[in-house]
Amino acid sequence: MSYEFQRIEKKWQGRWDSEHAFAARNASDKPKFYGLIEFPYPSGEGLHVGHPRPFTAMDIVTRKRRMQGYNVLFPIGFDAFGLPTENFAIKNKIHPSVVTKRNIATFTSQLKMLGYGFDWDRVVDTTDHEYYKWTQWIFIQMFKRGLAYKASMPVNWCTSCKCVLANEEVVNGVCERCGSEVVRREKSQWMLKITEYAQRLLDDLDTVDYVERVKIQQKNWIGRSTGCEVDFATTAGETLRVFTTRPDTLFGATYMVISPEHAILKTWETKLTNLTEVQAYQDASARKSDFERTEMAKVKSGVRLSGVAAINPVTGGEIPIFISDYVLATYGTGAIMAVPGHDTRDWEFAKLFDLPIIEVVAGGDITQAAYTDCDTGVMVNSGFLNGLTVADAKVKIAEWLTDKGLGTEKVNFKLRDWVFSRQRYWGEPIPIVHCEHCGYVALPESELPLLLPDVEKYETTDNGESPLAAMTDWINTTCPQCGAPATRETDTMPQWAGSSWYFLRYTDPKNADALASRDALDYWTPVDWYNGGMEHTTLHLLYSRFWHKFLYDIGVVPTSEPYTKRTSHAFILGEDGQKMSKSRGNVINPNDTVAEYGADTLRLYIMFIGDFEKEAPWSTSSVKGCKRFLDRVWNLAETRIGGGEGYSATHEKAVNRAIAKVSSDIEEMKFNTAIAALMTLVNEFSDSPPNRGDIKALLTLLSPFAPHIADELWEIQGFKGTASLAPWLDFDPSKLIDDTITIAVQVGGKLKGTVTVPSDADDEAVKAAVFADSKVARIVEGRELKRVIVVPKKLVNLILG
RNA sequence: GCCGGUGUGGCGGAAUUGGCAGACGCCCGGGACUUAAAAUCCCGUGAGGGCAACCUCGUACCGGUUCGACCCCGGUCACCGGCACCA
Repeated sequence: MSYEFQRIEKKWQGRWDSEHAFAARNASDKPKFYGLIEFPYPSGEGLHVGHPRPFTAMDIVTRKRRMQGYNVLFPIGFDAFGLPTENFAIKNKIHPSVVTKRNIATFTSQLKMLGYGFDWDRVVDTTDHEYYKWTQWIFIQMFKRGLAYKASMPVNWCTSCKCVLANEEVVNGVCERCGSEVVRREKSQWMLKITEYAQRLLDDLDTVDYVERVKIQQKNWIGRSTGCEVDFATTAGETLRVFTTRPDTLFGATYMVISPEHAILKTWETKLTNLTEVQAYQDASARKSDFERTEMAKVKSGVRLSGVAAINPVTGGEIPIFISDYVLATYGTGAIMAVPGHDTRDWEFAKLFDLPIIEVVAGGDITQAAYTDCDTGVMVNSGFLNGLTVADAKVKIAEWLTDKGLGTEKVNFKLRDWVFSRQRYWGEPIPIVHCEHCGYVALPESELPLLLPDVEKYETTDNGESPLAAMTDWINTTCPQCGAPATRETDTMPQWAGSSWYFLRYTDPKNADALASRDALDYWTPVDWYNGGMEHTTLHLLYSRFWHKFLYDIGVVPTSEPYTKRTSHAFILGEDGQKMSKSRGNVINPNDTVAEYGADTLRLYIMFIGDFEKEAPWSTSSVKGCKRFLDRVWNLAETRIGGGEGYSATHEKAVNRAIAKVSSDIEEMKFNTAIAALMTLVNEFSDSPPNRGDIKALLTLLSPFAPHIADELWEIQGFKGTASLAPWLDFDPSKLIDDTITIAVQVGGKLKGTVTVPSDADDEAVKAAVFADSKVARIVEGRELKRVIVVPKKLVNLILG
């Protein structure tokens, strides 16, 4: 019999809603648990089948915590600023806020349709001015402390979106959103000084419980390297400073390379005898997009500076200087000492320009390739470093450089400051005005929120200015400091702004005086468990850690890390094993699955599909298996079973085993095996009818996974309260032990059969049972028994001669 | 190139971390019920061989350690994700 999921699911969703069944309390005697999912971007397409995987996972975890007696905060909100909405608005001539409201309504009904135990009283919307008031407030605090600054710099410019992108938004040289070409363009931008937090963002990874691959990815992204800055004298008079992680190889530095953007080139204009050639190379580099620069990476190019040379500080020899775009202006000092013997790139370049290659660490064959993996090598051709190991040479040369005033030890990071301006309409206005006398001035906090004005057109202007730039009456204002005429900043913030602190707002979402009260923050933060996608590891996750540390530094939040624990899910693929996409036509709409099988089935299937951390293809026929399982549960409990609420003697062990398995599997996010354990239990119940207590246990364990059917059957059975809020179960370890156990019997490591012995049998008794077995007797007969290995409760291995 | 991960039946995936490989589910085959079908229930289902009890092989590939290896070690291949001239 198929159960009436439509009626049941609607009934319970209505009841949970009207009773605010899962609302969190800001004060409670219970221990708190704050479970968080990444709030969705409310796109026009509605909920994607990718959403329910992490949502259901955390719903299961938080439902279990609630049943375990925690005061649980499991909130939901919408990250609603952003390009797709704006593009839709432009195309359809509808205000983005209208589009956003509509999309949020769709998402809300879909999320409710799936039965999530969110606290619907705490919904946050990043485009609500009561919310973005505080996003702006945080920006002003950063500005006041010098962490937000304006800089003219080459930025990534999307030719289609007509918009500046953060480095993180450029993927393989194209725009992450639209796939169009990204070129480099000089522009004045608001920047956030995330680099000032680089070391702390790295160090504090040791204090949090993140899955290892997230930590590794963040570490790589931050990219700390230690080395020295070394000053090279030049024949022109100026010194040229380089950064190197291999100061030990200084004797092997046979030339230098500076980036085409290096400032010293301007100084040397009169001294260069091949200035036109140099400038031609500079121009060519400037015109290249990042994509072209990386595409051409395989082939080195460059120009030797004529008329100027550098002096190697240890050898005293003159070495040539080149410009080449394989040296980046934005890392280190924008200049390097080239050691072709021990650096692959330098080796290639030296071969191309026929430059000397000197071996300074013995062990490789530098005529064939650069010898880079040489930590164990010994220094040669290196004067006072000869005979030292690489490690010792690094120490000695650093001392020598410091002593001579030629260099210092230095740490560099790959992490760059965060480009925080977008030339777009649908984002938080940056609350800054520009005054001719005072420069950039922050709005007084009393003037927040700075509302996004209504404009006629949402398109970026042709010269790449925000649509706000056309609003002269909005732009023109007075300086809050001196009262002189001033103009507003017309750029808006990137989408990452609102999502960098939303989890704080959930603790106190309606507070008008602060982003959240200190009491609420003290009580709820840090987030105990945050699950999200790997794709946010180097963007959202790092940004929000940065903002949180800043807020901690200015005394707003009580902890320096926002999230205690971070786990990550993988995507669900289409039935064809490919990534789901509209163009492939393999997208599964959760609405369809819910309509046909019900929300409980969808939840169950999505968790049963496979390892939570691995991608798994959708399978419509497997969905049916989960529906069948729920039908069988229904059939077991659709009429009230009489009797007491203890477990039956028949099922006592099975029930205890299921409690143990489901409890631990949820903690480890092994939802697939937890569900398998529930299926096994139901199979046993089908073989031999369960009593009232057995059913109660089943419904309790099922409740986090399939809450609607669990609550309905709970009510039919007349148990107290609801399954959703029933106490979680403990198991009795003594009930997990069987009276007899099956021991595997191996001969020479190969399985030959099994014997059954009492579970408390000692080794001798087990051996006796093995030798009493007729089959074993037959095999062993007439052969010498050399050794018997007994693994308690597992197996016996007989080694024959 | 560098960093991380994965490789197990026809399919999704299990395996208490060195101890009975394939739990659970899907698909498929057979049977019951039905006028029939669907649904449901029962049986079977890694491959090969044998009438049978049973035997042999089997966790990407090659080798090693071990009484015993999906698991540990060395090497190879394939796929996925991230970074990508970061000096």
